[in-house]
This record gives sequence, C-alpha cells and structure tokens, in this order.
Amino acid sequence: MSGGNPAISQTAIRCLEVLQAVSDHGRANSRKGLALKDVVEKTGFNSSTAYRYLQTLEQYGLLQKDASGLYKLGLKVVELYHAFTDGNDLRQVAYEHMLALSKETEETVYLGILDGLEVFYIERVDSPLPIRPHTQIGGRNKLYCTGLGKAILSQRPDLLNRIIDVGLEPLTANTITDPERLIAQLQECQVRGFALDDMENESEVRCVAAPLFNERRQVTAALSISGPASRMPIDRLVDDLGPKVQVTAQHISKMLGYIDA
Amino acid sequence: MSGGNPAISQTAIRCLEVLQAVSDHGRANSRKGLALKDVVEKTGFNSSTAYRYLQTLEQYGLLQKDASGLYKLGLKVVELYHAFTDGNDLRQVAYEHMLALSKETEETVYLGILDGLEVFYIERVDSPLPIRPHTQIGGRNKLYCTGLGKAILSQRPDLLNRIIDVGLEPLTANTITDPERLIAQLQECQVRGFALDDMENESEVRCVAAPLFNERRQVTAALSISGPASRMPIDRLVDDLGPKVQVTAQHISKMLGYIDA
DNA sequence: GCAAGCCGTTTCATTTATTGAAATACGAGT
DNA sequence: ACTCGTATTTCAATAAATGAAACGGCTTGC
Repeated sequence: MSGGNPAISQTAIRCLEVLQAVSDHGRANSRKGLALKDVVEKTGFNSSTAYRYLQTLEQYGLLQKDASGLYKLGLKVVELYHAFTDGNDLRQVAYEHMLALSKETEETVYLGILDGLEVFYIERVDSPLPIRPHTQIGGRNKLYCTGLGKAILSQRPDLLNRIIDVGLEPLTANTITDPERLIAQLQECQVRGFALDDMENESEVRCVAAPLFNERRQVTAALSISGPASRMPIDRLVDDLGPKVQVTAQHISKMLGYIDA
Repeated sequence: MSGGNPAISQTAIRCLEVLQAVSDHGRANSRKGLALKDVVEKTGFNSSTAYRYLQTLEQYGLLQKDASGLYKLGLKVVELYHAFTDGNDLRQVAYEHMLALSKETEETVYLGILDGLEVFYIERVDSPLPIRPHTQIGGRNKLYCTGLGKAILSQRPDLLNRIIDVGLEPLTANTITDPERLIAQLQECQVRGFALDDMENESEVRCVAAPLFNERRQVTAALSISGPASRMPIDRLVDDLGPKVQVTAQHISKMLGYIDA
C-alpha cells in the first residue's frame, strides 16, 4: 500500500472490516447471517483472504455460525460488552437512576456521551407504554439537533464553532439551521438547566435533556427523556419532565464526584 | 511459525490477544486501563508490535484512551453488542419475561445458553433486594453444578458422557462428583421439569432452572432464579420458584416457536 | 445418473506487510 | 539541566499474507 499510517496493522484492520460487515448486516437485515460470498462482495477481498478472516474471528468468538452455516456476531461480543460496562462508572451509576426516572414518568430515558462531534447512545430504559421512540443504543446522532446533544453543547462552547463550521444540516422541518438561533437556545438552556428538542432530529419526537458533570466539572454526557410528540406537549416538557431530568442528572453528577459550587 | 492452522491470520489473532488483555484487565482490576508497557508484559509482544495493535484497535473503536492515556474498551464494543442483541431472538424474547419473573419473585433471574461444555450467561435481571448473587454476564460456568447447566443437561443426554469423561471437579462441599448421582438427578429433573442447584457451584447460593426449547425442540438454553441460601430454602425452590421458572420457560419456548406435543 | 455450477476450502509460489532492534522523542521527577 | 522510564518512529530482514488456481462437496437441472 501507499500512504496509510504505518502505525496501523493493515491485516488487522481488514479483519475488523469483515467483522463490521457482519455486524452491519445484522442490524439492517436482521435474522440470518452472512455467507463467505456475501463478505467477499461487501468487502471486495479475495475469497481466500476473507475466508481466513472469518475463521480467525470465529476462532476468537467474535463471530459464530448460525444454524444454516452463516456468520453472525458471537458470544465474545457479550463478554466484551460486560467487561466494558464493569469498567464504566458513568453507565453503572446512571442506570439505576434511569430506571427510576423512567418508572416515574413512564417515558423512555436515554444516556448519551460525547464522541467526537456526535452523541453516542450508551444506554436506554424503555417506556412501558406501547408507543415509544426507537433510537438504537450503540448509534450516533448530531449534537445540534438532539436534546442530549444540545445539553452537552450548552456546556461546551469549545465545540460550538466546529459544529457550525461543519454546517447545520436540517434533518426535519424543525431543525435549527441558523447559527444565531442555535447559540441563543444554548444560552437559554444554560440558564434553565435543560435542553429541549422539539422534533428537530426526528419528526414526531420531542425530548428534554440535562448535562452530566464529572468530578472535574466537565460535561461529556447527558441524560434525556424522549417520547412521541402526542404525549409530549411543550409545557409538559418544560414544567414537568425538564425539572425531573435535571434533578436526576444532578444526582448522577454528584455520584460521579461532582461538587456543586 | 510452525504448526498453526494456516487458515487463521496470525496477525489478526495477535491483535485480538491485545484486545483480550485489555478486556481481562478491566474485569479484574476495574478502574484504570492498561498502558503499552502493561500490554507488552502481558502478551510478550515486542513493544513496536503491541503499539501498532493498540493503535489499530483504537482507530477501529474497540479501544479508547482514558483520561490518563491508558487503554480501555471503546464504544465499538457497545455498538457490536447491540447489533448482537438485535439479531438474537432468544435474548429479545426472553428479556421481558425475565423482567416479569424477577419482579414477581424479587429474585435474580438468569438466561444462559449452551456453549461447548459450559453455560454462557447471556442476560440477567437483578433482584431488587440488597443481597443477591453476582455472577457475571459474559461469563461461563460448568454444566454439572449449576441450575442452568443441569436444566440443559437433563435434555441433552448426548453431552453427558463427555462431561463425565472430562471429570466432575468439586467447586464446593456440595458439588456432585459421583456420575451415578448426577445421572439420577438429571432424570429426576427431566420428570419434574426443573433443576435444582443446592450450593453446588457456589456456597451460599441456591438456584432453580428450567430448559428452553426452540422450534426444533432442541435445548440450548435455560432460565434460572438464583439467590442467597438464606432466602432460598429448598421447599421454596421446589414448591414456589421451581414451578414459576418452569411456566415462564414454557412461555418463552412457545414464543420461540416450540410446539408442545 | 451424469454433468454443470456454485461455494467453501486448501495449496503454494510470489509479494507484501509485519517484525523488532535500535534510534528518537517525550515527560515526569530530581 | 539531567535522568530515567515510556511512548513513538525508523528501516532492513524476514515471516506472514496474499490470490490464482486447484480441489472437493453439494445441489440443480437435464
């Protein structure tokens, strides 16, 4: 190869591309796994090579063959996930508070963390009600048009310019695309203590979110309550749910070692 | 290298060994991550090599650096886990039943699947009570001395000889090490429909478990209720909890497409 | 019942990326 | 400023990855 970073293993990365292909497939088409030929198609690798990678991943347990001999994600994934959560204070302490908050409000509660210029959804507690949002854990969304994102952004002026430079792409009719308006709203959110998302990321979904502070008073995560617009009139968000997320977020922040000024 | 399977990528496997080292460390010592030198120590790789692997895993998102620059598991792990659960009917279907069962009994409910000659713990719903078992999700246990294992084994005579050949190592004073007794108990379990674990895997923990049947009438998974011996006298297990796990297991089996004879 | 075709698997000479010793850069502690 | 312990980069030697081709098994069609 030519330019690539020399401190990266080509072979290992290609192998992980195979893993990704299988993972992506699971998400999209669910049900059945991928055959060797599918992996060859998706990745463009030579079939011997793809074969070897599949064998390797299977041996390690990241992949396994399903009943029909197709490859799908393996048990090692579960093992790694639980090792991850064991070492992840934030998720640990937040989870029980999220359960309580969801129970109290009967709505879906999300925990998101800052990852680059996006929010990464790290945990969710579902609403008991039949109609509820379906954002994927393990997925990502923009900072400027989600409750979680704006809650984080309101405390992280350092990110604001980068976000605006990249551009505010509208995702729904309500997405804020005017930088001035975004800035104004973030200031409002800073004062009030929680952020609103009025169908800016997905139509029919509204959301309130509050930032989480760690022991160094930094914000890299937020908590939100989210639900169908029909159950979420703006005044319920502002008067009822907003204060509730905020209080819960404060509790969690305290557990994380944040000391109120 | 000399003998190794030629259909396995050495490089990729070595890279995954580094991932494992970081993962293992997280479990054992929690808190902080691993430095390059630690990885070098643990794996014995040359530092340039280990460095390249760490870079590779970090770039892919399986690892990330924590605040102090040490490596820990990254967000890709969460992404993969949720792709895994999306494509995993069993866990999906079982989970809500597990929630209900845990709520009703106020005890911890486990879901385990057969993996080789062990049970792999795939999901858990914790008891609300303060004293509760702590078996790790993503971990493994023996078939012959756990409720889950015996529930599976009672329906899988094909595995029995292999288990006995390997040997019944005692893990507690109560572990059954006599093959005859084990066989007798499995038959009893087959008749009654659920298996008991009377502190055979861990002292102070008792458990009842029932097998889960899939659409092809095979058993590769089981459901259990488990708790401290103090709250779990044998007659509660037999008269109350046992029938409850069994009924729940039957519901789940039905959802999985199992048709009762 | 035979042939053709498709896919997974193995082989092996060629090519390429990996390797590791050593040089270098960095940073904390003194 | 110097030292020590790490992290990072360099580069020639080398071991491992690659891919074309051959093989084998299984299904499909005639």
